[in-house]
Amino acid sequence: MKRPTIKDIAAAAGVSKGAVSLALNGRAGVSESTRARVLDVASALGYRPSVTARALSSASADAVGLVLVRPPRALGDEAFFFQLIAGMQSEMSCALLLQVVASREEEIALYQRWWAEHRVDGVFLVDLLVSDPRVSLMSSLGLPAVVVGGSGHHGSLASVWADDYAAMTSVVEHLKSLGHRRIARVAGLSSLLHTVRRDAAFASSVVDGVVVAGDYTAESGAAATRDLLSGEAPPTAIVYDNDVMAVAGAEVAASLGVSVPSELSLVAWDDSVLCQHGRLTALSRDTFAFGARAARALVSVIGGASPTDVQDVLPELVVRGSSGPAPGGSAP
Amino acid sequence: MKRPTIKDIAAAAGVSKGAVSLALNGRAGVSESTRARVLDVASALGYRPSVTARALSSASADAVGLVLVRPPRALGDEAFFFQLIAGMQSEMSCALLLQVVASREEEIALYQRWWAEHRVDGVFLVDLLVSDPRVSLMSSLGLPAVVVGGSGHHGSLASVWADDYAAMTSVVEHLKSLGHRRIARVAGLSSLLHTVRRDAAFASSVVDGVVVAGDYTAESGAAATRDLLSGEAPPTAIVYDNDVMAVAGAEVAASLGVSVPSELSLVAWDDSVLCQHGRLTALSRDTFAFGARAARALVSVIGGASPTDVQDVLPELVVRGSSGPAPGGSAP
DNA sequence: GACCCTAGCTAAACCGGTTTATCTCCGGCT
DNA sequence: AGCCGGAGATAAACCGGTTTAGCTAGGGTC
Repeated sequence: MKRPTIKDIAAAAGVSKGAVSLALNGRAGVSESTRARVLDVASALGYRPSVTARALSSASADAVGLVLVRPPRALGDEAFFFQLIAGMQSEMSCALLLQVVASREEEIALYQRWWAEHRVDGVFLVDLLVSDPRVSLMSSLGLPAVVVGGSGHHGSLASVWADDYAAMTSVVEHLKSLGHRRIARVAGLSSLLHTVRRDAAFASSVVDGVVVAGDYTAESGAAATRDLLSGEAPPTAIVYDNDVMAVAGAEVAASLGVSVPSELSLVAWDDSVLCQHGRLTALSRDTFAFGARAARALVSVIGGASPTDVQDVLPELVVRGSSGPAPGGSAP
Repeated sequence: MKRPTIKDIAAAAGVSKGAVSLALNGRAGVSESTRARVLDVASALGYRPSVTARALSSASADAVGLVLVRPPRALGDEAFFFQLIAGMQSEMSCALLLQVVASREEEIALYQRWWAEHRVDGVFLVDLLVSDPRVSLMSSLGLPAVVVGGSGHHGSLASVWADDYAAMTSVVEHLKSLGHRRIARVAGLSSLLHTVRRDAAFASSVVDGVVVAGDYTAESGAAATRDLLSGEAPPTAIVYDNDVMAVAGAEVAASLGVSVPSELSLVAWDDSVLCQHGRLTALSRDTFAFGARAARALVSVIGGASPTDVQDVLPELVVRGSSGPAPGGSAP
């Protein structure tokens, strides 16, 4: 089964290759009657232009790229990215090139390769680092890119972000209003920009806060929680940087006989089925819509628009059974 | 920043384009000294062949495709696919083109398009239907494909599958050995081949089984469970076709005051964090490894190997707190 | 020394598009 | 009538590779 090429269309319609190209792309240079004839022939033959050939003439690759740096097996639990990807797809007509790599170095090499190979028209940058080499790489390559989930403006790149600072503040305020004073935080990877932002917000709104580092796995969430609860002045509330660690923390609390929420309040960052079933109070954001917004931004940058920063709506705190008034204290 | 092309290499090395191509691809026709010189120049200039141009000369597209048919928002909860994708990536050096579409028609159109556009070297087919039009489409297009999670052999395509029949039988046997007789099943979409296989296995090993249709969502799992438990002869055990429905079912049971596992045993198909935290007995399979196996199969088919059927290891039943001896009865 | 063979390379065609230069009409204007 | 302009089409170059046909020089054979 041989697919028809532009040459076949030209022959069948009795015109030249060039005329066919002009006709199909709706450009001036052919008469309306010829255009109509060409379109007829093309659809009759089931013609589809080869992206490959088209990309060669320095046109578009009709694809965008996303690289995730993860230990491969850990990926499955991260509903966040799948939601994000689904949202991106909803706003893109082109395909998404997805690759999971194990290190930052590979990631950078991959971007360069995709660019050199003319494989993508643009890329999404996720998991932004504190001082991220990718930002300047993109500018130097001239590869359209959108920073997803950074913190505001990044070099000359477009950006779609949520205000982690304000979000963290709102969580802490909620806990404070419930009478909590000793609030702890189980943070995510400290190399990530949003972790730093949340740390800063946490530090500035909690007087006597404790921060324990985690890495988003259930194990680290459990370990951190155990440490916190076995200290001499255990916190009355813990804020986790993701859902997996929070759920693990809830289990540790249960196993230690610490009852939630009467003795301990728990809040998760990023809502999910996991939180819903664990009846965990969670900071919920519409990740799907977030992805869609990112895709729109990338599409417009690729289209030549000047990069803009789009701020996502503030995440909303969904209060469930895991948070309540501070124990013993006199709630205001 | 202009990337170097084969012409630049040729000029720098003082040879022709053709010679450079031969040298870089390790083919005969150039002397070893010339080859070495060309390679030196190429690496010095940071040369990377354009996949685009290469694909044009009817070589490979260096990418494989995967199309998922889902209502976009539903995707985030399906850890299964993310695991699968991660596993695939681990065994592929090429990129994965991923697209989520809403209907089977779009899916078929997309495969045809990718093929016509020379975009992929091969594709994965998931969610196989009872009589799936994609199977013959692939043969007629001549597009290398691997059926992932079908049931054995499919036309002339390679296949990587797990024995759902045997797996279901093993689950039922486990429940029977605990003394259960009235066993119910909350099935997945009846259009899917594996649902039919599981139905058949269930029907043949359970004497008085009830099957309720579900669609993998928490809502359908909850509704099905409510129906089952409010009947006149409620089952003592329920087997769910995925983790989300099972967890939802567990909640319904709790809300109805039916205690698990003393009054009701629950088993989920496909293990996940959700099951682990819900302490649900689950049929666990290594989805990551499954994806890796599928990728290997596709790579070899693309490489020209004749399609083979690879059977995955039998899923293993992980017994947790949600299953136990049948109530009242005399367990053997 | 004439002949042939082959290693090593170049030139050119080709893949399937886009784009530009060119060519040919045809109509309008002076 | 002569000139100009523009619409409509074509031929050809180009993108960056691969592949094939053809050329040349050198060595071996008789």
